[in-house]
Parts: sequence; C-alpha cells; structure tokens
Amino acid sequence: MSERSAAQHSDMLLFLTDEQLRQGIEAMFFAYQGFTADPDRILSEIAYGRAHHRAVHFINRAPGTTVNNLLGILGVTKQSLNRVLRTLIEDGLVESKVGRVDKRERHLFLTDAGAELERKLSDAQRARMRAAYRDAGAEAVTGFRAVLEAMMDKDMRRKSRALKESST
Amino acid sequence: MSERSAAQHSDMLLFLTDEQLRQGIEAMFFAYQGFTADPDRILSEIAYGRAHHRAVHFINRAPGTTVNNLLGILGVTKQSLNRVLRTLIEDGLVESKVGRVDKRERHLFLTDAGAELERKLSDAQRARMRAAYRDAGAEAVTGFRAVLEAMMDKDMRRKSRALKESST
DNA sequence: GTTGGAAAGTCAACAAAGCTGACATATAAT
DNA sequence: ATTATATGTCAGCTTTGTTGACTTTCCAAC
Repeated sequence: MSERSAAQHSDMLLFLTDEQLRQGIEAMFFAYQGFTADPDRILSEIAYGRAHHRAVHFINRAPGTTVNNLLGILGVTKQSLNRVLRTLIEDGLVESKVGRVDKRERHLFLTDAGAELERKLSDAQRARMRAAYRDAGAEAVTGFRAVLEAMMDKDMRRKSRALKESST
Repeated sequence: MSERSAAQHSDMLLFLTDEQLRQGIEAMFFAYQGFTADPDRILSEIAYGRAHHRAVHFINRAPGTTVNNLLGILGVTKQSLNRVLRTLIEDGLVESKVGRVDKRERHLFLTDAGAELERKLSDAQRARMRAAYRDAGAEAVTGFRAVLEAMMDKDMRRKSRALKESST
C-alpha cells in the first residue's frame, strides 16, 4: 500500500474513530432533546405527556389502526398504551370503533379535536425539523436519513418503511 | 424562471415537504429506540436505567465536573440527578470530592468500577453507531451530524461543542 | 466583622409512564 | 366444544422526572 493510499484510507475511516462515534452519540442525545422540546412545551400546558403525543401521531398517520398494531409500533406494553388511550378517548380526542370483520379488534381514529391537537404538535415539531433541514441542506438530509435507517432495529426499520409506503 | 430551473428548484425543496418532514420525525423516533436499545439491555441486568448511563457517560467525558455543570448538560433538575448520583456513589461507581476552592461544589469522578461500566455501555452503543456509520458511508455521516447540530437548542449546541473541544 | 442573599447540594413527597402478572370478555379458529 | 387471539382492566412496582423545604458555604454590602 503506498503512502498516499494509506492516507486516503485513514481519511475515509476517520469518521469511525471512537472519538467521532462518541461525538455522534452525544449529538444524538442533544438533538433528541431539541426534537421533543417544542411538543413537550405544548403538551405540558394541557397535562399530557410524550406518550400521548406518540399515540396521536401514529393514529393520525395510520387511521383505523388496531391497538395491537399501535403496540408494535410504539414498543410498549398494552397496559401502558391503554392508560394513555383511555384518557385520550375520555377526553374526546380519539375514537375507538369495533372492527367489522373481526369484532375483537378496535380501530382507532382521531376525532376533529384530536386531529387539531395532532396538527398543533406536529406543526411545532415539523417547524424545527424544517429549519434543521434547511440549515443543513438537501444532501445532508439524505445522509441524515441514511444513518438513522441504519441505526434502527430490523423490525423497526420494517415498520418505518410500511408507514412510508402507506402514505403515498 | 425556465422550466428546467423550476424543476430543479422543486427538486431541491422536495425534502422540505410535510411528508418528508414527517418521515424524518418518524425516523428519528425509531432510530432513537435503536440508539438506546443495547445499553438499556445491559442496564436492566444490573438494575440501572438510562439516567445512570447518561450520568456515567458525561462524568467520563468531563472528569471532575461539578454537579451543577452536569445538570446543565443533562437538562434535568438537581433533585433528579442527585438520586441517580447517590446510588452511583453508594455502589462505588462514582466518587464525589468536595471542591478545594469552593467547598460548596462537588467534583465527580468515575472509580475503576465506574469506568468499567462506562466502557461496557459505550462499547455497545458505539458498536451500533459504528455499524450505522459504515452502512451509510462517510458522506452520509457528515450530513447526519449537520442535521443533528441544526436540530439542537442553541445552548445545547454550545454544550455539545464545548465537550468536543475539551477532548482534543 | 456581621449579616443577608445567592449558590450548591440534599431530603421528602408526588406524578408520569414504563413494567409484570393475573384475570375477564368477546370473538375467531380449529 | 375447545383453544387461541385481541382487547381491556386491576393491582403493584420501578425509573425518572417534578416542586418545595432545608442546610451548608460563599461572597459582598454594610
């Protein structure tokens, strides 16, 4: 291996040094704080938490989804989800309809009020995401998405893709 | 504006559509699950949680840091951090030394056992990050980092940079 | 030099949201 | 008929966040 190609080689792998990886880990941590900060502010005003946000987000994204399906996406237990869902239904933000083909299933929908909350939360979150995307540029966004995809667990990647495809 | 440049223009801005932004938001959510999955598994075996991981991580990163400084980095209340710190000190993973110049301050250090846990956790997390970086490639990593930076709150970006510089 | 406020840290009590386990009900599948 | 699945619920526990009250220490104004 010539000196030149050795240098290129180490250049190419510089981003895999422990220090670079540590910085990536910290960036992920700090960025996630920012990512949730705006919705969290809105939620705290109405005595809801992040768990409510997640439920509302994915019900909006896949209207009519079943409880079981939502469980898989969120990666929590049914007891935990149920508590959140119960308050959302009581407060008239989510509607639960018995399945027509399989009556054991409950299909979840946002009410108008639920859709309004979803919009408010996701407007705030998208605004930050949009600003970040714009600052970083289109190419950076492609890279961002590629790394995030590669960081997911395999089954989460599947779920993420299923959601993307369902919304085309 | 010619048709061609109009097309280019809309191409360039395609990544700012609501649908693209939503996908970015979901990717961030799913990726964060993966990001924390491996350390979480290790932590659950020893009856610790994510909060312990974060404390140990940043004490390792900035040995001798004060409680107050750590508070700012983690973005939690001092009472919340104190509980975690107390168990870590009791279990002999962290050492708290009264400040010499200002005796109100406590300076935090990892013991050997603490450093060992930190290594175990961060090895697992870095392995995933390394795999993601390798899959996505060096260019993607640059983009990834740029978007994350842009997504942080301003003061978090400052703290993140301070940490990076301190470790050179 | 004393004192009064600010800063750092600790203790207590509470809340959100995760978890396990046990059990009920309705429906579907065999 | 029996068994399996989807959902909901109760009880109780854990982690990790919160606020409020308190101690110790420092510093600056008087």
